[in-house]
Amino acid sequence: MPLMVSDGIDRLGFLIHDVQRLMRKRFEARASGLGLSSAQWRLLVRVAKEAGVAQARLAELLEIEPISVSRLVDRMEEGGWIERRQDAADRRVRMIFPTEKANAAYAEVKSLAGEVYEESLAGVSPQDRRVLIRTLDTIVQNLTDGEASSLEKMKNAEGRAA
Amino acid sequence: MPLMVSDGIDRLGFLIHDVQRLMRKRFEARASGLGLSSAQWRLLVRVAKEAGVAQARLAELLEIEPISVSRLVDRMEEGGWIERRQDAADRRVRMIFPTEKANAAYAEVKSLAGEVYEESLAGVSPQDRRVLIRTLDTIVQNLTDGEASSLEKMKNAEGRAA
DNA sequence: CTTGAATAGTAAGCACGCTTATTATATATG
DNA sequence: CATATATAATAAGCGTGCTTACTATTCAAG
Repeated sequence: MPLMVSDGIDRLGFLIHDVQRLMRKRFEARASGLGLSSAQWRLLVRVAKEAGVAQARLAELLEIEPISVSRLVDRMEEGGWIERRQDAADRRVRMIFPTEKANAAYAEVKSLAGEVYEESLAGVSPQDRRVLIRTLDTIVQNLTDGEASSLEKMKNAEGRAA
Repeated sequence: MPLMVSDGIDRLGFLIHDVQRLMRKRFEARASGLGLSSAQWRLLVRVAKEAGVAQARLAELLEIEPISVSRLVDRMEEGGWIERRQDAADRRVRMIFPTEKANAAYAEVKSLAGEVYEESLAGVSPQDRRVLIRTLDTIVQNLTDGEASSLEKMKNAEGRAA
């Protein structure tokens, strides 16, 4: 096994890091006219699909900490992309709604993302694209199991018990 | 072609983002005992391979801005990982050298990274691993061409002219 | 030599992630 | 009911990236 030297796996971390950085950079260059960063765009996608979602739920969906959501929402509210509303049933909760401006930008931003994906994958065969997506899904699963997910699992188990 | 809906390519950005975040997180959890972040580890790899490299060159290699290198080097110097030395020939330049502490940590950190890669790729066949690496390389090339690289290319062309 | 452009590094201030701690509100238990 | 625990959101402060603007130094042109 000292022979399997140049399979390139030892560069996986650098490669993923580079790809993520370059894709984010290109997307932000395209979307900068709209005034949306990629973090804001990710949040917007969730809010567009589930208007009125609570911040705590957004933190789960985006897999970032609640405090990160809080400040992201601050800036997006200032930018006029979303608005916070009180939940009458639970006064701890802030429900997040997209504004008209956000709804108008949604379709355009989705097509911008599609452009970036196609530029990224130029020259990659359909088979290799499938392998890429499947393998990335596997990696996410491998790295999610037994980490932050253990809490969720316990909660789910509780909720289903008895 | 309105049929090719669920090839998953529309999730590419989210997937890459998630994989990068999860890998970085896991690596930092492992390496936190050493007091090295992943950004610091990336810089350290370069410095270990090329002791005495200038900050400007590090910025090129890491593909981040010189100012980011400057502050990263600040913290790493405080942490005792590297030291700055004046270049006698060009007093603008700060040459970066790894400390003994850094050299001692290098091998260990490399094996930590290898562990994270193997955990990430559990259950992925050797063929799929090759496709993954090859495709990620292609994406980097696709996104690098005609972007930040144009400056480098012009410089190289000049250097080789006449 | 002097002037002007280019280069190396840094400062200030912002975005977005984090950890840790605090406040307000809900809920469960004695 | 009262008290303890849990949850939603936020505050403060840090790391790492960025842009823009600055200083110090080198190099090229006159």
